[in-house]
Amino acid sequence: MINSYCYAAGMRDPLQDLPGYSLRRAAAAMMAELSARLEPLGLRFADVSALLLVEANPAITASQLGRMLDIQRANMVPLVARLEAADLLLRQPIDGKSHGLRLTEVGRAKLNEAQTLIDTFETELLGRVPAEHRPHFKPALDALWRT
Amino acid sequence: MINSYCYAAGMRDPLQDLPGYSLRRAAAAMMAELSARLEPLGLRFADVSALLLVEANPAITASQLGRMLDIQRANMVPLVARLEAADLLLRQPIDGKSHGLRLTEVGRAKLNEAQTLIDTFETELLGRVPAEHRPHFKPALDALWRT
DNA sequence: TAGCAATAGCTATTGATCATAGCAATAACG
DNA sequence: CGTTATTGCTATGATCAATAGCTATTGCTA
Repeated sequence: MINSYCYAAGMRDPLQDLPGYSLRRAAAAMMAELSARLEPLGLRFADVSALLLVEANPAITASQLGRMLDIQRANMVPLVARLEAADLLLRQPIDGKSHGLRLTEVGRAKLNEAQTLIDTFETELLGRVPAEHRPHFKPALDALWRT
Repeated sequence: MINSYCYAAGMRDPLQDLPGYSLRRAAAAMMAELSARLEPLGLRFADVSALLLVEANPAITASQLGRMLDIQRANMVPLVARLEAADLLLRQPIDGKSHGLRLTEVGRAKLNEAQTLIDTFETELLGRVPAEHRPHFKPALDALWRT
């Protein structure tokens, strides 16, 4: 997973003591692996997050989606456009300025594929955490960003 | 820290159950706050990591640094150049193709500032983790990326 | 020791991600 | 009714990371 060359070469690593650095590297490693697994499906991480939320909240708007995912409205535009272009979701006008998002049949099928992939991924991820730490993993992380 | 608008509005959030998503969001929140705190010093996260490693390993080369930080050689060039331009470190030729990095006096002083800042930051970060989860935080993370 | 592979440092380029500012149309509210 | 907020969007720039390729030098080894 990581290049241990330098650690074996007698290098001193003051970063080892910083929980923040561990957090960053762990997240980066996780994202790299998940991205690699999602690539054959033609999906990115943000895509799957969006599809999951749309499935769970039919007729959600892009703005609401952006707030839940912490993505700026401006950056939601290309995301939704890409998913719409891939025929994974469609936009229905709600009123003069809002559009409700729904999964297409293709989107539902693709999301199913992604979901089984994610399930195994999350299981393996947790499996890598030593058993004594495992129950504390998500609660500790959630305390750092959930209100 | 996070926009709880949607959660209060009766939205369903299937992402809540995914440890990987918690990991990503926690890391992003941490990075955002640390970056904001480092900005007055004119330093970025990668800068401080590099300076810390150079201080701990005088005459380390850019390549070795890159391996420890998991940064490509090509991307080390602008990093080291920026730190050198800011007079925070200097490069001494080791042989015909390698350069050893050392902190300048300015760099040492700047790193001292950064270090106290980081210390308080890391303390506060851990402090936000509930006490019963705290001892498990870093060990769990390290299991995900350290060899 | 001559030759070949590996390494260091670098350039150039690309793509992904994210933040900002601003705009037009619409909705919501006092 | 009129002000304010919201939605969706364009355009733009910064940061970060990945790739390919280049030159010079070092180190290994046959």
